[in-house]
Amino acid sequence: MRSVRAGQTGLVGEPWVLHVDLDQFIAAVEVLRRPELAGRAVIVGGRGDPAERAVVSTASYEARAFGVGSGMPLRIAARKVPDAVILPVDQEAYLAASGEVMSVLRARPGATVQVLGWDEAFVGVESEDPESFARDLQHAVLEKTRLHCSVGIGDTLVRAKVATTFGKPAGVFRLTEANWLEVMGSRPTIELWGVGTKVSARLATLGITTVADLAAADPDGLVPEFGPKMGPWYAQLGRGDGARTVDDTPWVARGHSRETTFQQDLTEPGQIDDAVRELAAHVLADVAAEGRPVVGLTLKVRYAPFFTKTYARKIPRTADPAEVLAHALDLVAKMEPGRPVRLLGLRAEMAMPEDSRQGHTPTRSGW
DNA sequence: TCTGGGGTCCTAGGACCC
DNA sequence: TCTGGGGTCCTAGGACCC
Repeated sequence: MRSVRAGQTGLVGEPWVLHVDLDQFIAAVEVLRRPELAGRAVIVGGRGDPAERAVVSTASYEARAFGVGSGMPLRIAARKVPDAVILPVDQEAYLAASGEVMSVLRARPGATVQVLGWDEAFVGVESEDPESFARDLQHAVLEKTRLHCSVGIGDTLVRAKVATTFGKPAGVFRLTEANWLEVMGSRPTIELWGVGTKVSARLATLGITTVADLAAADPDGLVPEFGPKMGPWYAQLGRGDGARTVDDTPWVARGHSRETTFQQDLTEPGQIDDAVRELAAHVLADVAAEGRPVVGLTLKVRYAPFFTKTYARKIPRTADPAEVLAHALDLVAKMEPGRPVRLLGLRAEMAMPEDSRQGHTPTRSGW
């Protein structure tokens, strides 16, 4: 592992955390291979058929102007933008493009790269002029992949991540302890990375509505509402504090899952068994690719648009697909008989490698 | 208007043990 | 008859992210 710890003084300059985020990544990849789509409203989602149950993965800026955003049902999006180009999700293409971008980042001199997702990564670097480093990086990405990205610069991972928002599109923005409250203090807590609608509402009941409020909150005072870990974590988030280390330790998956939303709800018992067998085949293929045994299973069932139940079970560690399938079918027996099923999901939890560290996980843990 | 799919981690409560 | 206190494991559900 190589790592760069921001806030320490090094020989080649200060350590910095950069957060690199590709601009409208999926739509941009689609436009690259179909140049005639440039300037048009492009919506990517599901199998590209607005008549099906599916949602928007990404919308181009032209489509966003009509009020279309990710997570919106494809049907609604199509109604809002009648002449939009609607495309199916092509994961392989995005994965390939993502790989090219990450290679460019890793090739930057002195860079430590921590991948967060298809379209974003932290880059640790020691530099006297992080803005110049960021601009060079943007030029390199554009030259090699024809994709634009925005860069946030920070003295912690959280500040770098939040800074990127102010750099979009294709810009650079720096956020440190020095200007954190000036920039973020008066903004609502929901703008923080890791605070969503539920938590911001619960904070509001405590009289905490802005980032400055949260920054001033007593960490222990949040424990009764949010628990021993999350309470202090939110207070830290309000200050923009947290980890300063960009860590390129390879990520180790905890599990793999597959979900299917049915175009028509399933009602026959036989259909459900068949669906679970198919999910299990996909999940087992992903697990087998890692060569690690399965130690737990979770079956997720959506019986109605808003009613989801999960059935979980630890299983004796096994790498035998037939055994895993048998346990999965056991979980089916817990389901409510005769109730129409709209979605089924199966997740397999894998044994963690004995001798390895946990590896990096792209979550709040440790940040 | 009606909500995907792939992930991670945290919390609460019950079971069980000493 | 009534019922401590600490610990661990498991299951279910919640919240968030991309």
